[in-house]
Amino acid sequence: MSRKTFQRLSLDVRRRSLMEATLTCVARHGLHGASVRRITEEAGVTVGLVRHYFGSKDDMIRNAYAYLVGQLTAQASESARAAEGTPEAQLASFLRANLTRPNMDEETVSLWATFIGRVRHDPGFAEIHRDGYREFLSVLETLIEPVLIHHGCPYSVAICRNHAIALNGLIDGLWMEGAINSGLYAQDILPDLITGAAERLLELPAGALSAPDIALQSTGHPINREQQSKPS
Amino acid sequence: MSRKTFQRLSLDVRRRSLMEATLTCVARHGLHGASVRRITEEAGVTVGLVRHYFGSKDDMIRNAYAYLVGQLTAQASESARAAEGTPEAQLASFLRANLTRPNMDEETVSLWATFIGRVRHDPGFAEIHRDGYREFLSVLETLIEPVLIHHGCPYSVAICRNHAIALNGLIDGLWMEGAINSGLYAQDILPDLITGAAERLLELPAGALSAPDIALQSTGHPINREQQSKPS
DNA sequence: ACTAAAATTAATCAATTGTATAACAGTGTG
DNA sequence: CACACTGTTATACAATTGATTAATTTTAGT
Repeated sequence: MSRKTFQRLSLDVRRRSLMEATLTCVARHGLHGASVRRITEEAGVTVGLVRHYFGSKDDMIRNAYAYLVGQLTAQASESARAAEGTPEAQLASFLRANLTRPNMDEETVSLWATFIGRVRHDPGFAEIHRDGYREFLSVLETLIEPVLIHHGCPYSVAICRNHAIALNGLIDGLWMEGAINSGLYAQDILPDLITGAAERLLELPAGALSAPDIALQSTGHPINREQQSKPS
Repeated sequence: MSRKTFQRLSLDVRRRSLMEATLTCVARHGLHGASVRRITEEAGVTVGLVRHYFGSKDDMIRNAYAYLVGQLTAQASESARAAEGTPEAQLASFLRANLTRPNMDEETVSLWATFIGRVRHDPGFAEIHRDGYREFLSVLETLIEPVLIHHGCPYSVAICRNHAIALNGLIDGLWMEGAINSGLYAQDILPDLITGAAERLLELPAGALSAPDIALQSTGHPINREQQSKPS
């Protein structure tokens, strides 16, 4: 009987491989069904490696969670950065990115929810969540600020922060319910829905986010305000 | 050695007791840590009863989830019904109720998230979630409609539904992040924050929801009002 | 009070869990 | 090309898991 042939991988590659297998298994079978054996099988290795690369299973799962959060915020920030243009275009792009693939993915949302459920009773998870949330809020504030200023809206740090909190809530809620979507409405209404909602939340003129630069206006919003002449 | 003395309870009482113990254990230890033994110990009975009252552990957990969702929507609807007054007051009361105790409870949110994480891969959970979500959306639409009409806002079934979807997203997101809250802001800002945000989302005049009848703007306390003097 | 039905306990089962350890094999270094 | 290093496999192990069954106790009906 011969042993399984294998390959020696670098620390980074193997760790990432194990974390991704962990995420896959947690998404598929939940935390209770994500056993060390299933995870290692998914990663194509044997159980011993868990101890070798992480202290324990719990340690591996915590690392996988941090890895996920990192990826999520990185993706979101990237969407914002990618949209070079007016502040409105950037904010709009960020909002839309959060409600379209690959960001709004059922598997990812399931994962996220599963981990969130552990935040309260696991200090390790709590810290990871807090950092991710702070980062997300910060990005949002950075995007909102110039838009408010550009439109001459009432502005202060507190106002900006409150807007970020509300907008973040809106994003999170729609992201979750939209991805899990129970077939109660079509998912593809969400990008337009959130840009419209954000306009009203921030009290921007209608169309400010749904048609910031080029005409990609597909919402049914009547444009009944003029107020387009603002010096850049 | 004598056996444990016990009491025969009615089917309803015992089942509820077991489901509540299940929720407690899932909240505390997660789905993976909520073993039959822990649950039955929490309920003060022995393991055999699970089979007697539910077919299996999974069955018991699904029932517990449905029980939780039922309680949640019932509580929320009740908050709305309790606030007799103008449509604005009812909507405001509903919104505030969702972001204050006992509705916004960290333990409950943890539970909810944990279960949501299973919706994708467990058809039983999916059905329970869908029904709960539909119910919640329906309540919201019912509350929004008269407010829109009363203020002469542009109104149609589609508009009303979109507002309900957005508002539901906002509630869910703030409810989650607020309850889990990572200390990044005080939780008690949320009731005022959401009424303000809802005013803008629905394009109501400022103060329409934050001061619908009497001035309860900045107090943050749900006012128990005895007399309804009705201003127009 | 007696009895029968049913609720509950207690004990047992095979399967699975996470962890630990020794043996092996691939890799780079001299 | 032999060597040592360590990534990796394979196996073992005690603990825990969910499920099952028989024995026992409570309760309701008469």
